[in-house]
Amino acid sequence: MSVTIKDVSKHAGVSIKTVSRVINNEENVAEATKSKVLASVEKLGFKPNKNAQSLRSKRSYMIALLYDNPNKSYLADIQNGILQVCKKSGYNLVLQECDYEDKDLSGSIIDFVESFKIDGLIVTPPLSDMDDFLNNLDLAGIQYSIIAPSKKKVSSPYVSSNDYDASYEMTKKIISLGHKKIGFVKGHEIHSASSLRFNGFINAMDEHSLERNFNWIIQGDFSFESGFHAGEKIFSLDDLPTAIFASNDPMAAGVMKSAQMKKILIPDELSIVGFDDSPTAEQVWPSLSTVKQPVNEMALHAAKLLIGEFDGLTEKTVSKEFKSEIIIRESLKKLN
Amino acid sequence: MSVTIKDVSKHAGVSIKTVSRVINNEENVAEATKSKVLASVEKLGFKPNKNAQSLRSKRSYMIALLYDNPNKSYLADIQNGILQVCKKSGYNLVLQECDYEDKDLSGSIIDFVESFKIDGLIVTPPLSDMDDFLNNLDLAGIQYSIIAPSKKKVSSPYVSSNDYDASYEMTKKIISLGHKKIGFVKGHEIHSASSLRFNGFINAMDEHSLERNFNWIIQGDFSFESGFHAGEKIFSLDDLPTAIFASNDPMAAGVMKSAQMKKILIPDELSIVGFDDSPTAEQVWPSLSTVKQPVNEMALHAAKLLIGEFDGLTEKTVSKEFKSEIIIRESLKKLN
DNA sequence: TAAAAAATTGATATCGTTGTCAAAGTAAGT
DNA sequence: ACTTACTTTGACAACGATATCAATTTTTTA
Repeated sequence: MSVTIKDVSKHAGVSIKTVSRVINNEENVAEATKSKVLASVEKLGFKPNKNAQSLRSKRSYMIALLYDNPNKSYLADIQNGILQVCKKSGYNLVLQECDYEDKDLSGSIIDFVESFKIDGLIVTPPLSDMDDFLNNLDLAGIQYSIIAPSKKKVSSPYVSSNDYDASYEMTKKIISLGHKKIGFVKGHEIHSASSLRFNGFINAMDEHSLERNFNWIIQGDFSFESGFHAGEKIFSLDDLPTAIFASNDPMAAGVMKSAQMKKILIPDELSIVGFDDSPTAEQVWPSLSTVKQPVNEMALHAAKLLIGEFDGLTEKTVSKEFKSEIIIRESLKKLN
Repeated sequence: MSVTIKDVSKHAGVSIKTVSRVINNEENVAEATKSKVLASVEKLGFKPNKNAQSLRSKRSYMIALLYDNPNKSYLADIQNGILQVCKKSGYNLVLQECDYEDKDLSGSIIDFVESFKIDGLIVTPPLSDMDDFLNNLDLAGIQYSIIAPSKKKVSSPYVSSNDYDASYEMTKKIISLGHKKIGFVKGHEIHSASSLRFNGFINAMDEHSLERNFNWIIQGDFSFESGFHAGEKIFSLDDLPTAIFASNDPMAAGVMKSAQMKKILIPDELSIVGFDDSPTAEQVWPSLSTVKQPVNEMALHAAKLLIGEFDGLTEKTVSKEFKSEIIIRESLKKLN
């Protein structure tokens, strides 16, 4: 049926091992032999059977992405970054949608990795903070790289963003525009980013000796609806903040909507700030000021780290913290 | 190292072939033997090596998703639908990001499929309309199912949505609310959905003998920016439409923004309608009326179709056209 | 120029399954 | 009881690559 290494070896008049050497770019093959073999490969249209390679060499040239219910555009960005590396290095990406509440998650992931000989994993939040889970992977000897863990593990490579710093900086930015009464909408508790972002906010406030008004600090869950409800709660008060910082963009959009429905002018009477720079951020009006994390590059780097671990990339790649960028759009304005 | 079928066969005191029969649920295995083998499998924690299985049986239990630069939330929905089926049927999903302008796209996809023995493909727009590409897949004997092709191919299973009908219905809905002066923003020409949506609009307009004003019909490319510019063009005219129908939500949001910047009140002075029900649609204010396609279910069905083709699902699944739903939100209002 | 070292090559085993086919065991038919 | 048919089982080849290790050729060294 299809062309095998045997056919090539016959055609080129060499042993199959020599063909194998050539297609794997091993050293110690005479130039003449090499080009003879390559000619046959070309001529016959030989494509190595990956399953046979995998069986023998115990690696699949496949890596898997583990995620649990992420924001859609976040997921797309992550995938995109990983795929850029995959394409260059000849790897393929398999998706594994996980449930972080599944008691036997690590078990099923380990089964999956072992039976397919998956070469490595890329782990995204909130999985990246589940120590038991990661420990089990370690025990099974599975390679992985982590995106955005809250604490930096030494054992496995990771990429992170400075959620705390970014939130701190953004808060200082808001304060620098004259705002003193600032509200905050927190994210889902399971995500470590939530507390980091909140702490950044709190510390910047404290540093400027600004009052923490707990009527203006609302627990959300990263959803638009939760932002909307947070807005409704806050705007029912007598004493209103002049700015609200939400832990992600959909929640900021929710706050914005509830403000607009109450005829509160944005940004004249109220500034609103989000986080993540999701597509929504620039599509709402007024457009949202927000914090942009280089998600694409982070994922790209995570993939490099992972593949470098077992594939020895040319340049040694190391764990890295990425800087976020503060994006000022229409929704944040100097206080009159 | 790890447990193989040989270990199980020894432990259970049967031949490896019998173990193979049991793990593949073949018939004609005595109940007693079966449970004996299963006990050993359990005891030893045997997991069949997928690569060996693939090598021998020439299938990988992997399917691939082909896409080119889709909307992020669309991609996430598609993946989600496919993964639901994969989980149930024990398949895995590999991503293949494609470039529809790549002259040798089909060549590299065929190489990929053959070397990994990928069992089948799910093809999304705009790839689903590239006849040459699909033909080449056919020639290579590759199984695939198509999402949203413009013309219905008979040879391969597909799922489609009624883009034309949905657009037609939505236009009639707008007209029924008293609007006579209606603008339209077209989508990227490479996507067959663009012309279908436009035709639906035009036919509904014609049917009600409403004027096609080509100043109000603008070519966009599905991006927010193109919607914004479309709005700017339209709003610079003396004679303004009372409603604008954009071929997707980001463009509708763009139109909305340019209207809001011109202090045009939505929906009082201008109604705006989008398409796709992307997350943005409900997060902008006023929230966008739009057309929701059951993308998730479509993808789910496409996966069922595909896997059913080679894996014989219990119930025969057939190509299907899905109905879209018209969602009325704040941005569309009866004309005073 | 012989011996030693290094580079090049190939025969064959091997990875862990499923496929083939024949043998053995059981049930059914006459 | 004796074919005939069907169920159940196993021995061994095969899938298509890489790994091992020894054989051969070439190059270097003395």
